[in-house]
Amino acid sequence: MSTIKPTPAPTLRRLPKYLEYLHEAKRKGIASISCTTIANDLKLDSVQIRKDIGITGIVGKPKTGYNVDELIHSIEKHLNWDDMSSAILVGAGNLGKAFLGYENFKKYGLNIVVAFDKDRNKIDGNIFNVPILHIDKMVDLTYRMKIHIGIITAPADEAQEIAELMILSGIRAIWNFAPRHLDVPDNIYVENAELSSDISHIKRRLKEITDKEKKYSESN
Amino acid sequence: MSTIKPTPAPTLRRLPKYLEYLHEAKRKGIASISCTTIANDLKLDSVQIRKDIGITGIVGKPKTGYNVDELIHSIEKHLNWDDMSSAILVGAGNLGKAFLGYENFKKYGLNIVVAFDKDRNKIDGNIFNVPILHIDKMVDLTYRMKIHIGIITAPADEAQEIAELMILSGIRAIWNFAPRHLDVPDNIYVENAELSSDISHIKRRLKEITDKEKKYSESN
DNA sequence: ACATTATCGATATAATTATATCGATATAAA
DNA sequence: TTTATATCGATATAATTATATCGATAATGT
Ligand SMILES: NC(=O)c1ccc[n+]([C@@H]2O[C@H](COP(=O)([O-])OP(=O)(O)OC[C@H]3O[C@@H](n4cnc5c(N)ncnc54)[C@H](O)[C@@H]3O)[C@@H](O)[C@H]2O)c1
Ligand SMILES: NC(=O)c1ccc[n+]([C@@H]2O[C@H](COP(=O)([O-])OP(=O)(O)OC[C@H]3O[C@@H](n4cnc5c(N)ncnc54)[C@H](O)[C@@H]3O)[C@@H](O)[C@H]2O)c1
Repeated sequence: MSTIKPTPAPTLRRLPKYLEYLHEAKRKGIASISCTTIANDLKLDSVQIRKDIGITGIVGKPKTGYNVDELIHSIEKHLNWDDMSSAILVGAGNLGKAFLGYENFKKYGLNIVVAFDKDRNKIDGNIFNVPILHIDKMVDLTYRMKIHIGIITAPADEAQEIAELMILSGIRAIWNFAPRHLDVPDNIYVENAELSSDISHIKRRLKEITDKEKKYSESN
Repeated sequence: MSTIKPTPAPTLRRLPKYLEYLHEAKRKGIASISCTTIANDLKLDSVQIRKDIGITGIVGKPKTGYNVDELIHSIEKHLNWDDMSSAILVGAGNLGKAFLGYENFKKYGLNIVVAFDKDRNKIDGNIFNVPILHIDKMVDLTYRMKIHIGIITAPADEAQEIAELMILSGIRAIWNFAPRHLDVPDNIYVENAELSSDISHIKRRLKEITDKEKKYSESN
């Protein structure tokens, strides 16, 4: 009956940031918290935080704010982090291996249960307790395990082919770390992890700072 | 004289995507390209691409589009990728090591010249030709090398302290992979690499798909 | 040479997102 | 008990970002 509320993308990007802060607050023994406080600490706007938080369905109390536990629960539920999803990873190289050992993914409701590679030297071993199997086994095994999330940490030139195999495997959402556009049907969701976008921001901001300083020193 | 044009953040995020596509096109021998073509291939809006591209200063020709080489150059120049920046990395663990071996960073104008760690077993070795030194040497060395970009790939609990040391080192921009908010002065730019935000999107979208299917199968 | 067409740059409109304001209310202080 | 205050949720306004439209122009075909 209920229509699926389309959470704005910017909100979806900010919510994990609040969560991280709230877990930290909880660890410090803080029981309830207001948007004003969060905003001060994270240097954000309190109205925006209130709105973001409101989207998750929780209601706060005037003067007090929100109960930290309830707030954490409300956000995690909204992000679906309370419901663990299995995922496969393809490409157990430098980046892939780092991911296999990253315990935090489980906190975000993501559990990498098996990895695949084409390098025979890497397969049949375990990295951080995650088995590494040959890529040939992916389609059948993933399909039978009903896994819907695939992570690509293989070279860019292999990414499209791997994506297509993933789709055959029943994967519905692909988290792509290879710097290559994936051409997939409309019903497959691709999240591109573009580290290069971060670098754009960093370098541009740094240029602004440098230019400003140059201008300033010239005017002296 | 010229005011620093403030490129919209969404544009800054999209430009690297175009670049990646354009390099691929160039490799295929394509000499000139139109926004319509790019839009079709990347499944984006051509007007948006034209606007993004226009911000970098290039002018195209009606009916033809843009020269691929010139377009690549215009975007890379705008992103400051043609001008290599040195960076330091702190925390040569799983993720940090992967980064040290990642050749693409250089294409984005980012060169990690030295890494620091506090684990004596890791220091004084080289990983992918990048020297690993003890964290105690960071402030002095970084300051003397005039490096302005710092990457944090150390545990979250250490992140704030490392950030403060980085600021002492003359670092102006911090790329933070630790899931922790950094409290820094206004003149320091922090780019938080929130992998958890990507997961939010993936899990939410997957939930939408699943819910829709459930609804559909119930109505049958 | 002239018409046709694809695409450009610019401008106008629409949609989304962020911020400011305001009445209501729970807590704390007078 | 009454008053002051911080914060909430809702609503209104402003800013940013995305999309649609249009005249101008370079290439192509008649
Ligand atoms: N290393 C980084 O820091 C980093 C950062 C951002 C993005 N990336 C991207 O992530 C990807 C992996 O980077 P990396 O540094 O880990 O590279 P890597 O070479 O260390 O690892 C790639 C792995 O993929 C495997 N592989 C290759 N083709 C395959 C196939 N068809 N099927 C299955 N496995 C296959 C290889 O055997 C190897 O183990 C690349 O696309 C890279 O651009 C890497
Ligand atoms: N591994 C991943 O896939 C991944 C993904 C996203 C974010 N992260 C984040 O990146 C950070 C590193 O993750 P990891 O998996 O590589 O952890 P890790 O434990 O493998 O590496 C951390 C490294 O930091 C070093 N270190 C600790 N304290 C230090 C200090 N004060 N100064 C200098 N070095 C110090 C350690 O000696 C270790 O080598 C963590 O904050 C993690 O949450 C990791």
